[in-house]
Amino acid sequence: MTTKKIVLLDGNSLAYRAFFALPLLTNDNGIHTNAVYGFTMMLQNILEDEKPTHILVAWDAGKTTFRHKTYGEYKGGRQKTPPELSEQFPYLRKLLEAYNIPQYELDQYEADDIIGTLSKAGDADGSEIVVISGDKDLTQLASSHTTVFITRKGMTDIEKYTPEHVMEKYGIEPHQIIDMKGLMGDASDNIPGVPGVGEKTALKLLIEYGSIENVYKSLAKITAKKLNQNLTENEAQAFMSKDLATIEVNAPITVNINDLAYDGPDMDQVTTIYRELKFKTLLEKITPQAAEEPKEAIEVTIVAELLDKDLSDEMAIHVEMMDENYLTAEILGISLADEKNILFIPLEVAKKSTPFKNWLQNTDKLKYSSDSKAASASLARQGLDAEGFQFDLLLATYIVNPSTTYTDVASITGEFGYTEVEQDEVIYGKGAKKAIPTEEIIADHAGRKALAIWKLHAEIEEKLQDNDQYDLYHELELPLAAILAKMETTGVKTDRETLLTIGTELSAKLATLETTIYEIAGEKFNINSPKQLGVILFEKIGLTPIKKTKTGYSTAADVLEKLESEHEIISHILNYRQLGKLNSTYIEGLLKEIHEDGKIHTRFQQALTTTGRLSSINPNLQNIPVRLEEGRKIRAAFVPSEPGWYLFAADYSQIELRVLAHMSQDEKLIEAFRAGADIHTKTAMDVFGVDEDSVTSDMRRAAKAVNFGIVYGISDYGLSQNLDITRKDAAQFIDTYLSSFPGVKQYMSDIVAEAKRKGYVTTLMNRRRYLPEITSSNFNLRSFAERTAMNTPIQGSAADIIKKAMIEMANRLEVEGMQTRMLLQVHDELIFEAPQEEIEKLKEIVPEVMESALALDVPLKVDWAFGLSWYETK
DNA sequence: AGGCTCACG
DNA sequence: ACGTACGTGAGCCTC
Repeated sequence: MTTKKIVLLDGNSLAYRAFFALPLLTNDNGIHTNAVYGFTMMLQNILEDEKPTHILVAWDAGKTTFRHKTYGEYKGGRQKTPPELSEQFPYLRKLLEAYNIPQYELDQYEADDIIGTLSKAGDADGSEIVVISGDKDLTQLASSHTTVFITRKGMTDIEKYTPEHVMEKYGIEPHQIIDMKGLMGDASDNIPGVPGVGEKTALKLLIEYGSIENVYKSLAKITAKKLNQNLTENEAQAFMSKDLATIEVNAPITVNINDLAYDGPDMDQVTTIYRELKFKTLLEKITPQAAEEPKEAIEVTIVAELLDKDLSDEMAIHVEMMDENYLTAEILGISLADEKNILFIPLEVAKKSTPFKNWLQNTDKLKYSSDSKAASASLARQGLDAEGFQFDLLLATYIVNPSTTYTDVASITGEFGYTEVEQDEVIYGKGAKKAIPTEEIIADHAGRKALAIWKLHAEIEEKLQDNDQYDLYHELELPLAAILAKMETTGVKTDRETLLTIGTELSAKLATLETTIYEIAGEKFNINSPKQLGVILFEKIGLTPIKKTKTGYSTAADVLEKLESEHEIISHILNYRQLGKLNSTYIEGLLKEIHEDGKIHTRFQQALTTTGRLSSINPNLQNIPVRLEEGRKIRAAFVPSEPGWYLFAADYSQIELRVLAHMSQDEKLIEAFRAGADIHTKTAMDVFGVDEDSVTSDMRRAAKAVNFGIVYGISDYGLSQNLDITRKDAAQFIDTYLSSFPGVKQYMSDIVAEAKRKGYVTTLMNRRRYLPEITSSNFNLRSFAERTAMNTPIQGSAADIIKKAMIEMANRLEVEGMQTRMLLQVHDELIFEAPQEEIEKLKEIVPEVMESALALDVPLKVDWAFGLSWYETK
């Protein structure tokens, strides 16, 4: 007969070990995975190294065990299992099922006892046994047939306890481990032992006397007075402790060795779970075939001439480019896919093909795209008008979970377990090695992308339906993508001369400031280096550092402002910083971004922020200076692109606080907005308990800060920093505010509770953000998630509203047959360019459309202005 | 590549 | 006891 190789794992102990050994990993679905990950890594190694014929994972069953009858305090004082770990147990169980690994638990017994009983049985029939745990107590089971593996620091680092190793390490036999525990106790299990006896003393006694029983028989020989006294006084406790530490090897288990036979995992199930948990490295490890296997060959037809019959009513479409900036990148070709065909259309063929152009602009021909905004904007540059986008992979997956960071087709589809698309890097190379491959390779790559979209769209659309987010996706984000593509393509005319003039002035001022600063400092240094500046200010000049950063002294503006009265250099540095920022980011930065058409074409990222806002890149036109006059002048460079035209800007007044009023249903807040009150003044009246005429500008400023704080998810610390007051005063402020606006107070606690219950929060249009850390036992992580729970519905709903307004505004301009063009969105503001004769109409329709975008229980209010540059729209 | 700083809503 | 206000992007410095 062949010898069995039996592996017995202590499930709870290993899960705990993994949990505390690894950082608290969270996957995109908000599930903590570190314990499952560590456990699985360890398991995988064991399966490979030990090749067991039989295997079992034993679990502790419930709270009480037979040991509690002996000693009620057994395992007392233990921290409650962190929720981040508890939530992982179901996944562990599922994973083990997929591995076809039997699991067993027994009421009133611990995993140790199950393992002990089975190892004894296995020992008896001569099998080779490996016991694996994170708990050294189990080393008592080591024998000629049984090796005990104890995990060290990481999960894969293992210490193997044979009887020889136990002897070598402790100088005792495995069966004496319980005597050792009896004497020294075990804090983690709350086993008392004998006071004053630690590992050293316990081992000394055991090496000399062999067992607790013999220690007590020889008590007279123990001359150390204190030790003798402790032993004498705690005899019963010592025996009880030994008893508690003794693993039961005759537990009434209902499994036998034969039940543990192991035939290997169900790879399909394992793969599914790995995917669900996003275990990338493990996926590759267990399915090296899948990772390394050449992709399944596909047949892509490179078309020389496109015919009507090639183009069907529904097709996936992907515009292949090598660079991510689709506003400047060269189009390498267009791929199409449906049930029957995969086509690759070289750009020149596409541009000449009437059937293709007709199909492309036909809204009845439904297009399933990877990124419809990139597709339509890039095609528009080639004079190709694309309409009828029915699916957008990027947007759809963003709506399902805005926290996901993937933006490329290979990664996104990979998340759905589809691995037939190569990473762009593999095809094009990176860095200096980046190069255009052959047309065949491009066609294959682009074809795979189209095919992936074709195969996956239904599954993703179903997710959107399940989440009740299909409308948000299909009626809001998808139409918005087309509008944004137009805005990006249109661009904003930017006057180079204006920027250059401001730049020259700035450079002169900077040069003067630089000289002054060097003179005062007594040496030249890099003012832009926080490190060098820190040395000058806090070491050479000897100013008192107020705040530290990870790497040294903080020299941030709020710190320097506090030091302004201490030394004349500070104001010059602040000034230098401010002007330097304007010069490098806004003058030099923007000049580099002006295209040949004299315009700046930003790109709006529609699938990036976690709240639903847009972001703007290359360059960012959402952070052009406005607060300080010197910076605001930059806005004079943004001008209409046609002679006789104007820029028209409209912004929502207090949209976030209005959203808060609506969502919280706070009566006073609603009433204030309905009455058209100045909300910060009104807040000041309530918080300070004064009438309107008595509100000072400082009171209003403080009230404004509180209102901002409320929107951000208030914290006393944050408010105290902002207002430069004590935390106590800030807390008092918040308290007063929340008693004044009880509806807001209720809303804030409700939304946090809801986030805890559901794991996510939603906006007015059902945008969703998952907040897994809201149940964290880590104060910082949890607090952050709580503030996010308060902020995201507000910021996100405001984003929903302006997005809807943009769609309705675009429609309205079209219906009215106007020439006005939408250019920019800056979170609560829309900027248009318009011929002079349309301005009157805009004054009417822009507020009308924006204010009625979504009906709230408070009115929305829009302010507008127009002028010959962005600077003048104030 | 990551940290710091600072521009915006 | 914990030590941050929410959401972004870009330039510069440092390693």
